[in-house]
Amino acid sequence: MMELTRKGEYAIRGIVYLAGKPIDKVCLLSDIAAAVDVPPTFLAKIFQQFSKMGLVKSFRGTGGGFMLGRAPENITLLEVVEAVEGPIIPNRCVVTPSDCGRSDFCNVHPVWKRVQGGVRGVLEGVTLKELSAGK
Amino acid sequence: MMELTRKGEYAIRGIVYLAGKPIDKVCLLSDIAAAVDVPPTFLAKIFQQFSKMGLVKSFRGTGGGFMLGRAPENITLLEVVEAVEGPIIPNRCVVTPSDCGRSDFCNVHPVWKRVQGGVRGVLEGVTLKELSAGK
DNA sequence: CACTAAAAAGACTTTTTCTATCTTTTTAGG
DNA sequence: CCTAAAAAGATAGAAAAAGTCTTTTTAGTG
Ligand code: SF4
Ligand code: SF4
Repeated sequence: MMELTRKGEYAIRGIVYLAGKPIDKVCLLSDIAAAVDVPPTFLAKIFQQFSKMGLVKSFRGTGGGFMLGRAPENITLLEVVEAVEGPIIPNRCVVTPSDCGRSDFCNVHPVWKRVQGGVRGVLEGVTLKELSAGK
Repeated sequence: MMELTRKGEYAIRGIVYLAGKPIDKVCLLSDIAAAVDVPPTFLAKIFQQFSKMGLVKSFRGTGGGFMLGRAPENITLLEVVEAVEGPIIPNRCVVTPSDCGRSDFCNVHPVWKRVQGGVRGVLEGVTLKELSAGK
């Protein structure tokens, strides 16, 4: 249960790598993929998502590539994970209680809310800056 | 990410139902399934797992059925979830760091440990007794 | 003992999600 | 115009989830 997918893992590796570079350095996707050991075509898809959400900036054509969209201390792990995995939802009823007719009287329901809050709290407390810091 | 499967959801519903009955009451699987709105054949598989782990006791043949294996105040939600979903593992490296050659110097790795601890903590703090309590 | 009720066990199917690749298009620099 | 690089979209294979069906074992009952 609760397992991060490969996509999520790859996404983190890729963007943490970027965060470890000078903020304005433009990196080739192929270089990033090689450095973090991820299939380049897969990482391309991931970075496209990042780009749409502004987490990274992309440049096409010759001399193109990717750089971080904001300062690494202003990007949390939560944002990165949710960008590619979607929101943190331990159980469907957390987002749509109406799905389950029991949510009104269900004592389990609030537990999932707490789990959600806990996980989000942990991930929100970590920035790319910290993650990329050497050692 | 982190979504409980149907199996997990069904498992909780089923065992919480049992927890709401007198401890020594034997319930038919078909009755439980109807009461908690779960496909009976699917719930059967789930309860077989519970039975192997001692979370419920089963009785075959005429007059058979299921009852709770222990007092509901001694069964935590964590046990129930892990019984059917397996251990809470936010990322594979939490259980086998060797899978990923980066675990030694990776700053993300410890975050997943914290997530794991947080989720386990929440689920461990909830017992079937509380979950089955009316209101 | 024969009959019936009920769970256990195992095989199997269908659907969905994940993982990954390939091709074509757009953009930009030289 | 040519080349480099990302964007977009289609597709395919593998794995996991969700659910069903059949057969077997166990146990009570007349
Ligand atoms: S039964 Fe409770 S925990 Fe399960 S889906 Fe419904 S509201 Fe959520
Ligand atoms: S890179 Fe870090 S977080 Fe990702 S699998 Fe390896 S050790 Fe775990």
